[in-house]
Amino acid sequence: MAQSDTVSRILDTAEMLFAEKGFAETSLRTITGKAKVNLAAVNYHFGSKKALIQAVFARYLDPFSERFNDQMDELEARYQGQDIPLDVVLETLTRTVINMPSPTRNGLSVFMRLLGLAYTQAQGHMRRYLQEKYGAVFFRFSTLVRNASSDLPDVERFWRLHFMLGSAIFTMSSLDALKDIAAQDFDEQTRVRDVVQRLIPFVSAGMSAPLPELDCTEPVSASAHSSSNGDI
Amino acid sequence: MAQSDTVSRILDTAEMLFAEKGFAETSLRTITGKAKVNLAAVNYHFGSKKALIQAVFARYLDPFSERFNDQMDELEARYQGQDIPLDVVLETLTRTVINMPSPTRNGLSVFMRLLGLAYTQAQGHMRRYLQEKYGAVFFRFSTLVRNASSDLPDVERFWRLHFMLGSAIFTMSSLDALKDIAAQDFDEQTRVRDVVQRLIPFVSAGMSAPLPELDCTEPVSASAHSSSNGDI
DNA sequence: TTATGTTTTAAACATCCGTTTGATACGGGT
DNA sequence: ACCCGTATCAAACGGATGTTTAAAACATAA
Repeated sequence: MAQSDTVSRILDTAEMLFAEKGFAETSLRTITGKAKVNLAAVNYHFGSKKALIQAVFARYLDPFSERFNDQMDELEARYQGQDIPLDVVLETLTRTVINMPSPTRNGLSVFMRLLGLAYTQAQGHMRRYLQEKYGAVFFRFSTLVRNASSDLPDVERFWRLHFMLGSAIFTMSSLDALKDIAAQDFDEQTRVRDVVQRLIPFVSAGMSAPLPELDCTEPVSASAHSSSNGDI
Repeated sequence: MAQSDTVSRILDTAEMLFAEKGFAETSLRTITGKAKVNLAAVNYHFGSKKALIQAVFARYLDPFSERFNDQMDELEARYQGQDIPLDVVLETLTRTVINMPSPTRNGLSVFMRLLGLAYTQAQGHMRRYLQEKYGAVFFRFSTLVRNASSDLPDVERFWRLHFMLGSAIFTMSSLDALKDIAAQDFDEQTRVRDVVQRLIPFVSAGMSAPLPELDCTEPVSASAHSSSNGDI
């Protein structure tokens, strides 16, 4: 038995349940029950629940970050020195995502949902783990984005990058539900690649939008609300 | 004693802790401990933890939806019959958000984070509650958006509306973390209202981006990526 | 004051949680 | 055959959770 499939059964089930209900809301007993393995198997094979969560992510992100690195190599080789347009950078990212072979057959949707959860549910440990393990790839990508939008002020680009991320992750993580609604309201079945192809013009236009006028007044205004906790 | 401040002490503390750590991760004992009230007070005054969560939201969203409705009244009165530009619709929304007087002194930041959590952490009951109670306001807003972008195909607008939502909610739900990063990397402290004002041009430009060219090749299912060619 | 309804309190309840234990079964390698 | 490292299993552990109980404190009106 290769690696007694216990460990992959656990990973498959955990991934599904995590994506469905979140990390804290999914108990080891639920996972092992549905996976038909013994409760102790998780702690035996992974060490702890935290480690299991990280393993679920690693199974997706390890091959993804490797492929994405390769694609960026190829991209920079093709544009030897010349400026790489933002659309091309984004298209490279999305193509890598779309073509990712998924460990399970759940596909893109689960992967995106997990990514979203990682960002929103992660207290300390998960964020640190993702940062340490995949920070380099993200840094490389954001460097490409910087070079492709060198006219933008750094702060502005920082926020727009996250607006972009938000569009993508949020949409993809609810993709199944949204596809159902779209199919029902417009009786037109939408393929994942269609959504991605709709996404690119949207975020691309957003990235090159005119700069906002930030109002620099004190928060007085007639409405008399104060925002004076530490968080201005 | 008006309504023995026990209930508002609970609401204040719960709101703070929920925004900080999420719903499932915040126990009633932590809340009642920090609020210096008896543990049983929550179940006595609210009935259950779920009901407490809903009460925290209601304290924010009831006045908000009322104000937003008023603002939309005013808006439609101003543009009697004429088309309302998308920017104006969006600006109305964000102005209402920004000027919201907050029950506690925590300000916008907590409200945003709670909204983000509501979408990302809410399984069944919370989603249903929000839908039933505030669905009408959202429907009215999305009608304004439809009229303000009548040139867009319905399907396209559907997806772009969710891209927009994604940018906003995703950013909100990680807002504190992002503000910290921004402060560290650009040593410039960002106010919540600044983020909101940066968001408007981004999503506005995205909404009026050129239509994508959807490739209409036959719906190839998986395994199509063997060659990993790089045809841009 | 007594009576009545509301609020607070400490303690217990019943589950659920992640983790650990120690026994048992399995499967090559020598 | 034996041993030994790996894997599985039922059971229990210690702790935390949301909720309930029943008595006490309080406030208000008759």
